[in-house]
Amino acid sequence: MTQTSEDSSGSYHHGDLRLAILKAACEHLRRENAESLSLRALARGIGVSPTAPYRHFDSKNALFAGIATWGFQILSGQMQVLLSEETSPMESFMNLGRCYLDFSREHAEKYQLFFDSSLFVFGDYPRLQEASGLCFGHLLGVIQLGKRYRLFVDREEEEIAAIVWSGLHGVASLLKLQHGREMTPAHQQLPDRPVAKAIRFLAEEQDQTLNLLLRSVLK
Amino acid sequence: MTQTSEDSSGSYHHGDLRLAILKAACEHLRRENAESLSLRALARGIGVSPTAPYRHFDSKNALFAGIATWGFQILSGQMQVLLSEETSPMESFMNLGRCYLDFSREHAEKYQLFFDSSLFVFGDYPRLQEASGLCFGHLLGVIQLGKRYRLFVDREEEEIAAIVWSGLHGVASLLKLQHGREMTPAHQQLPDRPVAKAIRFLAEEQDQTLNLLLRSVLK
DNA sequence: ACTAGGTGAGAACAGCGTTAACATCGGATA
DNA sequence: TATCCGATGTTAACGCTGTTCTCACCTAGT
Repeated sequence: MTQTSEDSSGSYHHGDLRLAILKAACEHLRRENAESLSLRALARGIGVSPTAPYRHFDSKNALFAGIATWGFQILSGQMQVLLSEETSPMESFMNLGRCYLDFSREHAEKYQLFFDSSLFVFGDYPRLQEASGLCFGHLLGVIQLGKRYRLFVDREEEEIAAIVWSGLHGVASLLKLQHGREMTPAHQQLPDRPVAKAIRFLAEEQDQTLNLLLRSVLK
Repeated sequence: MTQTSEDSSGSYHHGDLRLAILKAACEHLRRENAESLSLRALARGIGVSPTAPYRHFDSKNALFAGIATWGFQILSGQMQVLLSEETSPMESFMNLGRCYLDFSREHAEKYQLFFDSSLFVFGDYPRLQEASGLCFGHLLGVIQLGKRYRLFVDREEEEIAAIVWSGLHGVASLLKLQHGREMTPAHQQLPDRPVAKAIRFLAEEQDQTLNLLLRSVLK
């Protein structure tokens, strides 16, 4: 870990191949789909041997789990920054909501793995569970704070957090769905018009969406 | 299309290979993940040549899109049955919500494809868009009905439908997440306890969850 | 009876994930 | 400083996969 230099001219060891693989994989996921991601192609792009990635990830599925873990760590960090600011409980909640939705778009390729149980088994990766638990903890913390101010409905904090979390994820999912439609040339089908209108509301009126979401748990 | 018999003893043509592939693929997805699904293995299991599926699906991705389309058609049918019953707008909404969540569990392998943009491009399959538009139309219809009874918040129907739809999907996603955890042997991690509690609430108190969801759009 | 088209079989190709055995480096120890 | 060990990268090899192409078969309509 002496050299962190970018150029790998003639050096046998890469420097930080693990990170390079994670980045390359994310770049691929941002343009293509998970199905077409290939460890060998990744290695080829980075300039290492086809099986070098196996020194850092036990399998292709483990790579996906690694990306998800990385994503949760980034999100957790962004949440922590927001929570360190001195704002009202309500503002803190809104900030966290925006942060979550922003992350789901800016790191769409990582976020999509958070809930994609088809690519890896969540329980097989303790670091992943740890990182996701940290994110949920931040949300729970804000709700516990709000509860002390009697902002929320009379329910246990975990229940409120569950509703909020699922609501946020639902919105994030539909936003991604719209994005997938925008990418395609044929996205002005007639029977689709109401769907498109609905999703556009979620996207363009993000704060109103968050407010509606809050209504479900506010006193 | 003369014979629909199950046995394929000695007959050159299968009878309804397309449906057989869809069923076999769903069975696989229910136990394994999408990554490990193989057209060749599917064909092997059914007892046809490795490339026979290509007469019915242009590619592996097209098969996934076909499963999703099938799912939307089933869900749409179930919704239509419920809507033909004479119930109050509120009951109709709750019925639709339960129907959606039930479908997401009983047809988890199909439902997971509804929002999985990594396996196929939504816009490439008009039948898929048509079927999904029909489902959204049912939800929109119930909300339009409720609006006439002044049940909902003062917003356009599509916006309300969007919030409800995303909320339902969010809950369904977290339920699947729990299911994924139950399947694994190591699911009693310490930092995970609040997460598990939150998700269990969504699963076991489904009607309370739906009620909370409704709060966000009710007048 | 004949033909056209839908359906399945079989061979072939490049690429993939994964494993095993081997090479090379860098940092800790003596 | 010399040495050695573990981490990291390489190469060869295996079986399997998605996909395409050509050919075989079977059914329906004339």
